[in-house]
Amino acid sequence: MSQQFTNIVDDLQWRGALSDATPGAEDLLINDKITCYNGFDPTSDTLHIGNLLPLMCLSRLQRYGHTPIAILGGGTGMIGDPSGRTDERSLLSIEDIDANGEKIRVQLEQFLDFDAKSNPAQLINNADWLRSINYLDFLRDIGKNFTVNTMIRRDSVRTRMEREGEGISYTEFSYALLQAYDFLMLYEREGCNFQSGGTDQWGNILDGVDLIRRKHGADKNGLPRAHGIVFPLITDSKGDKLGKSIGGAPALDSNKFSPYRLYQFFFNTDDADVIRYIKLFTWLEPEEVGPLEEAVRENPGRREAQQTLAEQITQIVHGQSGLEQARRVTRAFVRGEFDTLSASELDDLFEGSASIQVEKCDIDNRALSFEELAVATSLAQSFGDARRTVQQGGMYLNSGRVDDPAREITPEDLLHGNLIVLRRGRREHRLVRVL
RNA sequence: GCAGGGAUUGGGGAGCGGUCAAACCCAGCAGACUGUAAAUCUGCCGCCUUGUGCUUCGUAGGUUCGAAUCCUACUCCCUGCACCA
Repeated sequence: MSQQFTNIVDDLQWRGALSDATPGAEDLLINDKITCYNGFDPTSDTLHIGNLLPLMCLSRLQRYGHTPIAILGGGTGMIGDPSGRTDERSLLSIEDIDANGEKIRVQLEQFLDFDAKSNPAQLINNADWLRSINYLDFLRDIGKNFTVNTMIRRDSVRTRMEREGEGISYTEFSYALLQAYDFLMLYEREGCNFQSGGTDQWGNILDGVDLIRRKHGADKNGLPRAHGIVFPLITDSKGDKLGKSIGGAPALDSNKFSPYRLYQFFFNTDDADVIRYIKLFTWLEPEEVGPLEEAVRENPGRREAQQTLAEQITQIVHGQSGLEQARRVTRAFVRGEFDTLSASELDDLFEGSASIQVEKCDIDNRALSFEELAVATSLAQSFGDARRTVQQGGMYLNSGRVDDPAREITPEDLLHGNLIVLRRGRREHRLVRVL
């Protein structure tokens, strides 16, 4: 990488990615090689854009020569972090959590270099130690170091305790101890002396820092041996959590949220947010961001910054092929001309995105209507929905607008003999394969 | 525990025996406009085989020709009071 910044602290600060750090943390980040871990929640089988910032920061750390560790919360995931939750979680089964962990591992590899020579990233499942914990030992060795007085003062705990009739289970109450224990284990086993996380993790991180100090004392300068850095909570200019507007954070799994959709998601970033996002989520440096900033100001309609942001992120998350795919779909989408694409392009285009298969004989017999297909592809929620949308001129078959919901699908509608593209509005697409 | 109040279609919130698939607002969806934006405007916004159709108004029964609307029981929530401390 070009060395515009002399150290990672300047880098992170310029990006607005550093919200807080323990005293002495910055000095170590600049002058030493540290090992930093960040936890990832295995309660879902995919990471989402809310994980983008931690992932990028771990990746940046690695580029500056530090060693990143991604922790799969396979153990803590069985408990659930009360932070930011107003209700008690339901517990996942061990099998579910392990299966989710496997999928997340693949996604992590997109961001971290597990084969680096001097500072390879590591992926560790905290189930390795948490699931074999002996309760009595844990209470003696770890529990002794925490006072309930402090714990119940935590906002996350207090808000739950004040909710009458809801309460917080002992299980979740114990969460903070487990996360602190994680840090201690990683410190002892891997020499891991940093933990990163969102600001909501600040309290949990400090618990770990304190625990390590109690167990291992301070260093020779009287400073803590372990440190924490936290990232800001990312909200858009309206104050909404990133991704909230579309309901549920977009997943990094291309089957759940296609590269094209990810591209579109960021392409549609508000002018007021786009530069901030570029700094946080891409590798672009000041010399590249400056002109974009000016472009937003001088010529917002061209949306250069948005395009750059979308391309960079899609590239990072889904690789070059993912980006190519997103670009191709975008082109087709802008023109609405799917019949101009080749079979292989279409095929490739919709790879990983929602598609269904129908029998060739159904087409030949004209047994399928447009509305049936729209519902079958979940492009419409119901027949009524399909008809309404058709009436409003919002449904398209291949490149043309549909005016009759009951319109039969005929062999002439097939692109390249076996494909049909359905579209709703301007951006919802479905591919139908005919067998 | 006692006394009141309440649970309505994604959220908020009308309705209080038929004219209710249920006002209105928000969200959502489509169309126009536009910068694939925002704002605005228009339409839609339970389901279907579009019909004196079907399923919805906390749950289960009941009264009625007819109930979201009345009665009973149950569940949950809120507000006072008491109990506990």
